[in-house]
Amino acid sequence: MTPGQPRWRRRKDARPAEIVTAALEVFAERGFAAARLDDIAARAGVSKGALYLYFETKQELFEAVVRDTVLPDLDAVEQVATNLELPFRQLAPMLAARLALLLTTSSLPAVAKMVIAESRNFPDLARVWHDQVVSRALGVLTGVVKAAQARGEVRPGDPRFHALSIAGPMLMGVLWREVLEPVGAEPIDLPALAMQHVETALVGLLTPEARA
Amino acid sequence: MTPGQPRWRRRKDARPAEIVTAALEVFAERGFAAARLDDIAARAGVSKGALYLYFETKQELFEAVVRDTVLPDLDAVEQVATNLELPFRQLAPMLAARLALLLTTSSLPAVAKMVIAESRNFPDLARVWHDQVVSRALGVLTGVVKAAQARGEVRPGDPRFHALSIAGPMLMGVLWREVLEPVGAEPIDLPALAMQHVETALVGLLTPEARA
Amino acid sequence: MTPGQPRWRRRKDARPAEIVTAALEVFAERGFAAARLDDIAARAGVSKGALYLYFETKQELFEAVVRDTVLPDLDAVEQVATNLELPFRQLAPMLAARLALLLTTSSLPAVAKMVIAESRNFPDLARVWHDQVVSRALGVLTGVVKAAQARGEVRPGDPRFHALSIAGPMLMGVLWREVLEPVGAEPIDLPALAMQHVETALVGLLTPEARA
Amino acid sequence: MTPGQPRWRRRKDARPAEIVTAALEVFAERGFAAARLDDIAARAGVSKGALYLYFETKQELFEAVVRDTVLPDLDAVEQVATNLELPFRQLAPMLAARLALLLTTSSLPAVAKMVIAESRNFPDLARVWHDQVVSRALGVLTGVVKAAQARGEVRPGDPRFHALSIAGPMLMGVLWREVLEPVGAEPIDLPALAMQHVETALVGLLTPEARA
DNA sequence: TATGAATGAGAATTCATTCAT
DNA sequence: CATGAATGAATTCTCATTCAT
Repeated sequence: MTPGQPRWRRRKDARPAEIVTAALEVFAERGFAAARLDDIAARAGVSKGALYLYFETKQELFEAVVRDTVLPDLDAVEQVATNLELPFRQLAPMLAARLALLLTTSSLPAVAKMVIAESRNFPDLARVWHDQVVSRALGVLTGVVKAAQARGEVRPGDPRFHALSIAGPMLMGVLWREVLEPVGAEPIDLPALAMQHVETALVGLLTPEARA
Repeated sequence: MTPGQPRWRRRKDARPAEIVTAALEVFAERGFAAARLDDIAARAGVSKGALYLYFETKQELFEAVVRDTVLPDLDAVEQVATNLELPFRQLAPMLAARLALLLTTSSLPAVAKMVIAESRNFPDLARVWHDQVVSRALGVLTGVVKAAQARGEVRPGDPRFHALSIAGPMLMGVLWREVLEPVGAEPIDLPALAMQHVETALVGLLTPEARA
Repeated sequence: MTPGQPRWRRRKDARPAEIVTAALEVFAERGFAAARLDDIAARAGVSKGALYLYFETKQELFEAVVRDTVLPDLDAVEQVATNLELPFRQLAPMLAARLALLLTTSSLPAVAKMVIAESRNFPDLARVWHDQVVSRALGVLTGVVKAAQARGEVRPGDPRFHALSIAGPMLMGVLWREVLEPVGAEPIDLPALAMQHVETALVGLLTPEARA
Repeated sequence: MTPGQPRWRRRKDARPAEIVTAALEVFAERGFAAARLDDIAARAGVSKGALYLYFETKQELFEAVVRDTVLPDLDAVEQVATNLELPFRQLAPMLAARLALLLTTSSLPAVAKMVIAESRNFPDLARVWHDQVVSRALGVLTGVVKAAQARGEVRPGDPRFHALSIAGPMLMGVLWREVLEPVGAEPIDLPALAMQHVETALVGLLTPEARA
């Protein structure tokens, strides 16, 4: 112990973030209503009362969790689509790989689950999720597709649907991971799925002979 | 109280189904923990106590909702894959159309949302959902893909991943509908998405010229 | 089956008594508040609604149980004290034997337990119990003692206390039976206790040498 | 609300005992099932929720009441039998006096009533009562009797029955007090009963002439 | 009479929120 | 700032009582 430099002082600024981290875990596990502030406080290593020094209500804490957790990942979401100049043939696998990485390393899947569960109870959050995450990510993808269509590299069709054709299976894989693997379902190798799927999306399932 | 209108009638046989229907609505809207039995009873047109004539606890009611709602759709899930003899080129759009129909007309999406939300609190239900619905549907698709691969109509690759490549975007569309449309997101035309996507999955996004 | 003589007809008059019998069991086991009319009805072999054809409320049924159960034993209580002409030395063992018999064969102990438990909630019943059972039985005993004192056979002293000296241990034995034996206490042989005790009460515990 | 009077104070240490005291009163009055936690909380001067800070369930509170109430009296129970060296002729009245004192000043009678009432619903408590109170007290008395028999001061016979011969009437008197006096029965002077009875138990009811 | 489905007031229990320390 | 005892509104669950059949 260094006198005059108590160790806990250092934590002061970190408290809110620690609480949000703990809250994310508990909310993701139990859902908003079933999560108990007692548990969150315990997991954050603070007293129940301390939560109220940083967040006015349980609801505000929940909203902070969604917003704060999503925030640092937004840059990554945007970064998914750089090197737009590459031919779609090369660009698409890169996008897929980055998306797979993002989905396996960030907390986005946990938040997604929470948003799916509570969209009716917290429409504001669903809106944030839509505007800041889904719309943005889909927008980037859609833009890439549109550009490729303009260059004649991608077949015509609603570019938003095309974007869903690319991203959909990976998102399914993420939900599989969150929901079904914990109860015993056979695990899915997300990067492998991403790679096989993007190739399928590019050239199709059919063999040349089967195309008619 | 309207005189001449009995406070209640004997509905022993119909009651459980009515209650389950009402409960599905409320659980899907609010989630398990936030759903109030008062609301369920009111929506079912019975008293709170009547719920307990048919279901021992709130939890048991919730489980009954998931099981009973999923049950009648299981046949439809299996029916999705008939006419297995058709060439994959013709079969795939039919499967997609049927899947899109199932997802837009059944209660499966609502149940899916509930299962996603409560998988940690009710692992048994997640298991039921996996075994009875997801595994079964994916199994049918995977089987179809495998057969087509054996006939040389579909490119090699993990048939389970191929199945996810086909079904994933439609499931995303369903979640979009359940979660984001109610808070103002631009609606998705699910059958149109299904049609465009299945074509994409069959022949790929790339134009002939862009293939290298 | 004798046509025209349906078997159940015979039961009509017996119903109230059957219900009271069933109710006595359940009330004695669970206590008034914890006893469920469902259980009583089931044990009586009737529907719950049928109880209300004979008794207006749960409380009234409880009161009927106490009154009706006590009633047929009252004669027996009085009979305990006949042959008042015998010398106390011979009379007392007879009284004790009769009392022991009454306490081991009647439902009085079960009712006693109920009255003890619910005296605050049902003061009327405690009063009935006091007036019809305790007072009467004690009165008979007290009278016998008084007469014997008048004849110089019994030492002076409050005859009511003397009566308690005689009856007390037997009543304790009954409670022991009701309360402690069911949870594993060593059983008490009530008639044996009665016999040894009455002798003790007559001649005392001390040996002649120990008297001083 | 009186301004300046805090709604509550920290009483962590004192609270459990205060609650148990209040609970004893209410349970003794109403019985376990009919006692309302609202009433207990009000009588303890705390909120309903506060009960749950110290006791997990109503049942646990009830058990704590029985255990905690009995505990401080156990020493007194053992103390009843000291001076074992005295001749039984002198010892017995002392024991009786002490027993009478214990029964009139402790909460044992109230607990006894509760145990009698709930022995079927809470067999564990009946067992505690038997092992810690009844068995112990009766054991002490039985030991004293046995010793006196060995010294030739007390007539032969089952010493446990002899112990009941001594204690029974006093216990009856206690129940009389608890159950019948509140509904108007003529009060019993317990110490007087104890004194007269112990003399009776020592030398018997019969006058010398009436002994045959 | 008899049934048992239905009711609804009541009670135990939980937990977000407050606030004396 | 931090704590955690205390609160009390809200919710699940029970069960005596009613009443259509």
